Amino acid sequence: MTSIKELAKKLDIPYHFLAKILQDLVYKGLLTSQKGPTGGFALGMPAKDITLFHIVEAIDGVGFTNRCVLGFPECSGKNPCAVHEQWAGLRDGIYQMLVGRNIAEIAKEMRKPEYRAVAR
Amino acid sequence: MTSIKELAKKLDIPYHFLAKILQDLVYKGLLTSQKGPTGGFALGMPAKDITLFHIVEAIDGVGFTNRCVLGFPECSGKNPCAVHEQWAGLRDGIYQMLVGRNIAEIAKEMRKPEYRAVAR
DNA sequence: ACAATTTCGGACTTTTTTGTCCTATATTAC
DNA sequence: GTAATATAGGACAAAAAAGTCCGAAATTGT
Repeated sequence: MTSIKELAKKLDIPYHFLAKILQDLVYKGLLTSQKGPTGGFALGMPAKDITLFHIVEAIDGVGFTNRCVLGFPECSGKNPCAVHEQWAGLRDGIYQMLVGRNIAEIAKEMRKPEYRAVAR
Repeated sequence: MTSIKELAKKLDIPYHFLAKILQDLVYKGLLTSQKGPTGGFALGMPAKDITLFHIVEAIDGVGFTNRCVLGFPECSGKNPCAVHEQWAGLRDGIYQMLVGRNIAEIAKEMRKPEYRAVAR
């Protein structure tokens, strides 16, 4: 459980700016929150269950999984655009990449000293 | 050689809106233009030499080819992020997809009746 | 040279996105 | 129950992006 105040200090970003982001992530289900003293935010699920896909879904949306990459509404298997099949493979690769990683793993990797040197 | 007026009518989009887009594409080198009567716009290179990559480059930029997909500035081969290698393969696949198609091919495919029914 | 036509480029407006702040509401400890 | 502390959510402000318009400059045909 972490408060906005605490996190804002650690990340060195504006309090209200962070507040809005966290509230949004609560709304999206990625976090839970509790009001009052000793309150704050926590992960909505165990870290090992939160994948990159969950995060992309919450932040950018996952329209890429079913929309034609060239933007043609009429593109489909029956009526494919010029890169329909090729994109299908790549899109699936991206999907696998996103669902195959969870933030517990990533957090572990990020603790390496190289990252801490540059990252905030 | 096509004028803004002519194209705006065919595409049924606002004249000034189209004008700005075309001017930008001239600036980016994808089109050439000529002023005065009989003037207008034409492709800056033969259609078979303009790839999807050229277009993506002009419209969205191609930062994806060398930026860490997770956004870590410190990510590199020596100090890879959690998906560095996996993304390298996918990114190359996307690159190949973009450079492997030119607009002459695509235009030909788009002439199929299925597309003309829905597309404008 | 002149009139007509076309792109050019900047000014301006509108819309969308991003960021800030304030009050209300919930929760805790005493 | 009260005081203190935390998030919730909407109002507001600022910034960025998208879209519109207009006068200037170039080119063409007569």
